[in-house]
Amino acid sequence: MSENRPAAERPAAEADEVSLLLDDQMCFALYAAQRALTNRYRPLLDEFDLTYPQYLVMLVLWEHGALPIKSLGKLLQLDYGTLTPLLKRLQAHGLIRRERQASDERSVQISLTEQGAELRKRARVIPATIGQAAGLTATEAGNVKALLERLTANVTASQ
Amino acid sequence: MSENRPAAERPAAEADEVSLLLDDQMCFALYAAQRALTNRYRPLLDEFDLTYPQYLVMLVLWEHGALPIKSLGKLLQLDYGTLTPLLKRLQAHGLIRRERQASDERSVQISLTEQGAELRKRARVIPATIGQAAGLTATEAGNVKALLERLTANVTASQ
DNA sequence: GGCCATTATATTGCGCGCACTTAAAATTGC
DNA sequence: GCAATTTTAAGTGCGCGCAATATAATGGCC
Repeated sequence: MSENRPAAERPAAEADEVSLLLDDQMCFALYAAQRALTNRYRPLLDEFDLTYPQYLVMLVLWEHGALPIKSLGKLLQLDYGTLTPLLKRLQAHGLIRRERQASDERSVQISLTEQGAELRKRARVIPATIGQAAGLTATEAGNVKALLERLTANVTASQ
Repeated sequence: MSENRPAAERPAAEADEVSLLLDDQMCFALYAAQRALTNRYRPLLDEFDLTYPQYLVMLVLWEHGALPIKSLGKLLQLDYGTLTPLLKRLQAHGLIRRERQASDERSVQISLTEQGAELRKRARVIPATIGQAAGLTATEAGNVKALLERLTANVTASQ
């Protein structure tokens, strides 16, 4: 297959065509990195009985306090199909409360329990541990973050 | 909360502690970008009745030809729990064959059907379309790819 | 040649993530 | 003030991903 040769050797007709090779694809690097990183979080989060998406919800609640599900979804870019059962599990673990708003009976307010708020102190170690494991300089991590955010904005807009 | 102020204003005790703020986390940018990109692939792959992980399997088969499941797993960094049912679905769609190796009855060889091989021609458009939507320069995409691969290697090694 | 560790795959269970549908409350239009 | 529309959430179904377990074939090893 011509794709197994370096670009310089390929026929001109294929020169401007993007490769179908796995190793040429930034998308696969992204896909693999996301799973590898989530796997790295797992042993850390196991100590709190949290999954990575659940940890993200806790981050938002620690930062913003009580929020309706809708707002959680906007911040995390997740829909109700994901959040509704996830939040019920967090509630079952005693970390959050779910309460209908009196002002708008459609809305469900999510707030931290004492126990959920407590967890924050112990969780402070996690970002540093992950930062260590990632092995990127602050500049590199910042660059990746900025480029990924542009990527997300671009592909979301072109839908 | 002190985390809502810029780093310069924070007390010294917190200065070298990594933030728990969602927006400060490269990990969330990675998590969000991966999902956004997969969502961008979806309408393209729907035309081939493929999911993104199934598309990755097809990429590998187009590139390498027939392979045992084990090798597919190594290349894609996926385990049997993911691959076994995924490959059965690809087989049900008539894109691949699954055959026990005579030389080693434990091994299952995965090969492309005529129809699976045919698909490659039509799939050639996909990388270019995604590249357009991503809106990064080739240099930027290359940098992200390289940094993500380092990240993956680092977090995998530190397990 | 039979025992034992290893290897390749399958199965089960669970938690996302997303599409699609349903339902109830709130808002808007007239 | 009531019908039509919009908003917020829940329910269902399906395909990953991964942990844990099971099973069968292989390869030493004595």
